[in-house]
Amino acid sequence: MIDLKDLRANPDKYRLGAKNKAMPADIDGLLAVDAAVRGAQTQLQELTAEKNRLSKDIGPPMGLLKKADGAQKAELEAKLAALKARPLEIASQEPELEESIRQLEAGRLALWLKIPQPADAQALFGPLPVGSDAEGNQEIRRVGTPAFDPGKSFAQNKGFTPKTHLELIENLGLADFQRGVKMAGSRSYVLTGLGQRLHNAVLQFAFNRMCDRHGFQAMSVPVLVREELMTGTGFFPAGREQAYCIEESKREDGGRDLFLTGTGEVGLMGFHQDEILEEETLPRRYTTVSTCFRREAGAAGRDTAGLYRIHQFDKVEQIVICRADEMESRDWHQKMLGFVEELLAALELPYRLLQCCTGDLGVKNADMVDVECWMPGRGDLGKDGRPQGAWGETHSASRLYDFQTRRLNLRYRAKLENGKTEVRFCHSLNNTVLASPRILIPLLEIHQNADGSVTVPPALRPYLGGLEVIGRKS
RNA sequence: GGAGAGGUGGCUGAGUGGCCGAAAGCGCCCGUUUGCUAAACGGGUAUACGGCUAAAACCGUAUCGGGGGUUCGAAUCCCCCCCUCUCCGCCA
Repeated sequence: MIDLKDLRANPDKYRLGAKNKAMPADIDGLLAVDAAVRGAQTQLQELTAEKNRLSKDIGPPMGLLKKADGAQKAELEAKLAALKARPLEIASQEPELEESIRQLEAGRLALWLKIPQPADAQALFGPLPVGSDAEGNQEIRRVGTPAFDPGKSFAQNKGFTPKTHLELIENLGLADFQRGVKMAGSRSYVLTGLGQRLHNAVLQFAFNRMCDRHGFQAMSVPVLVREELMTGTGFFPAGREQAYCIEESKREDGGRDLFLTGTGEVGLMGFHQDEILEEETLPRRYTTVSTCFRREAGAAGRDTAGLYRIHQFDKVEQIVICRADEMESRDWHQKMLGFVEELLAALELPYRLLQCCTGDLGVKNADMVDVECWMPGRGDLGKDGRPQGAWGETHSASRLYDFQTRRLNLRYRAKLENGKTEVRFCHSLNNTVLASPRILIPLLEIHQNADGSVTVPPALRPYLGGLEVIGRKS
């Protein structure tokens, strides 16, 4: 949610911001409704103030009336009636004004929630490119591993033609798609045997790393949450179509609808909703591993095979809540991305960094950097009828200023230089640490061997009972 | 599921119709004094929105779990909802 005061002062900033993000935003409509809301509020407040003022004079004669009798009583009653006349008149006018304010405010909120956070001009890696969609994203750098140079083909790197993760999974018995679909419909799967163990291993590895090396607090989160939290974290209203809804309100005993979260970010950020944190307790660094649910609406037909685009997966997520300091916030963005780069190096996966353009940022981000891993079994088919390999998104690091905390009403008490304190909205950031099973795609494809086996990166072996190779009898 | 109790400021806790945005204590901040790793004393210490401002000060409105009602006026009376706790039952 953007700052309305700032919108009033700098409407053009938000007009341009929405235009660059290619999002509809009715700035003029919002400003008009906002002016109407404030006008009506002022009118009501002035009336109420008058009523309150006059009401103070009624108390004393009311006290006298209780003791009075006869002519004195009649006199007091007449006096009180006169005193009450104007307050009564005002009280009769208030409900109508209140109702119109309610309606105006509802209209204002609906428009308000749709105004996107303008993208920063200066992003993590230089100027933030303006573009309408992911096509406009800019590659920052490619990072290989000692064993794999992403500048060369898989065959050049390893001397044989790679299998796709689907082929590897089938040969090695790591997942069962047919039965997954039987039970839960398209885009469903069951990890089996070492597939599930590898999945658990890589999640645990990533989670432990965030806690042990980077000082993040381990958390569990609810994945079934109320609508306010989906709105508060910025996923609604725009992303409503992407979330599964549990329609408890439709039951006979009429509960409240709940939504399955698409990321642990929702629960981690919601933890401090409506709180005022003490400045010395910041930054808050939280990590969780949670199951994520996504409808993938609008993705019909895309990435239908394999583990790439699925309705349910698990993700280790990191979030940071820090002071409202742009430099500190930018610094965390860099650090959080660094944690991922270290992790991918440990997993020996080649990746590249993408500076996302305005059109790819989503409603809440001021800056976003994606990480893509090289997936040899992905992409267009070559002359030999085999996939040529492609980059596939595995991580996304976002910086949000106070857009999210404003909606969550998440603030902190800032100590000012003059000794006073001021309550401010925190800044928030989030980044994937690791999402699986998607990460299994590059993990299997990159580390596959010519004989169809897959070497387990040494970092993961402790989580697999020391297993070094999947699919080769030792 | 049954029975009962309760939700007041950062915390504890008073307050049953106007003098209550709210006593008192604790905590925190500032100052004074005595001095030594602290005590005493004095003062200050919620949030949001709106108005007026260059910005403050200031003024107004709202907020005592949430919503509605009664009233000229509600922390206080009435109704509905939410949440917490205790005991019993049931179950992981």
